[in-house]
Amino acid sequence: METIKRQLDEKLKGLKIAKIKVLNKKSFIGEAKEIEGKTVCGVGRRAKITLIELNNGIYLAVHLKLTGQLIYREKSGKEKTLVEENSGPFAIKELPNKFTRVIITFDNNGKLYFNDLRMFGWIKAVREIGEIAKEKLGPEAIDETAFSLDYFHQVLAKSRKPIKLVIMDQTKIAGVGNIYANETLFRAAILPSRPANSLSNKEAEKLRGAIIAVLNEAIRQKGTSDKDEAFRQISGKKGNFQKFLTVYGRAGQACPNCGKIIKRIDLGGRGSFFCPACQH
DNA sequence: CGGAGTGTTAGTCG
DNA sequence: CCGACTAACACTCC
Repeated sequence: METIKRQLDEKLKGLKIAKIKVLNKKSFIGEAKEIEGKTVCGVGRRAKITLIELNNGIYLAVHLKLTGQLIYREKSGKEKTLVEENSGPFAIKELPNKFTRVIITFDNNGKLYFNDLRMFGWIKAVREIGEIAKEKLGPEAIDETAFSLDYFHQVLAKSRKPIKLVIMDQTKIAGVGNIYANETLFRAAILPSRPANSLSNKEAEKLRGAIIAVLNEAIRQKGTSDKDEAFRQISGKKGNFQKFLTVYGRAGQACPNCGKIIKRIDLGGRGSFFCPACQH
């Protein structure tokens, strides 16, 4: 999301919204007239929510959930086809496509396409950030000051839940999803099933460092487009971090560190991957 | 064909 | 308050 936020900020800042076209009612919550004619001041992010800030105090808040995409085109999709090899339902071959739910047109004739296969995602027009997430969000994981080691110790001490669920809990730490949770735990050599309050101070410090490092590396690689490749940069191109994944989605394959077989278990209904030899 | 799995999170129930 | 489970939905893979 940070990748998308940065790219949108660069492209949309200063543009005026000419029109919003809602192809799937549930994908847009708000009034078109509140945003049409308004100018984008900038684009921000909170947890996994992108915030397009307008000059009337309204934010267009976007949550992509599992299969959402935000694709920006200055020219029509036909004129500017993506060169990159593309296949599957998330390939950007034409725009709009069958998964396009909302189209926002700007005064430069550029268009922002909100594609969302499963339709879990949404765009909400809100006055305050508090309206978007039901529960309070924790500090941003990549904000090293807010996500302090001291704060992390406090969070861990309060929970006996598997550590993986705790670092993915947006009300405790904002911005860590399933892929990155798996990767950070591997890097910190901690089993995903370990009760949060069983981590030593040393492990907590290592894990915090791994979270910050992995997220920053993923941002440098412009996101992770694994397997079905739902994640796309706003150009429609894939990210690159999937090339550096160590355990996520690799059940049955050799651990890159020791060669033992990567295992998969279910935690909180999410696939959890780990090396039974390297992680303790 | 059936069932599991899919970068998420809110709601319900005990 | 917690933890466990489910739903929202569409599609691919085995």
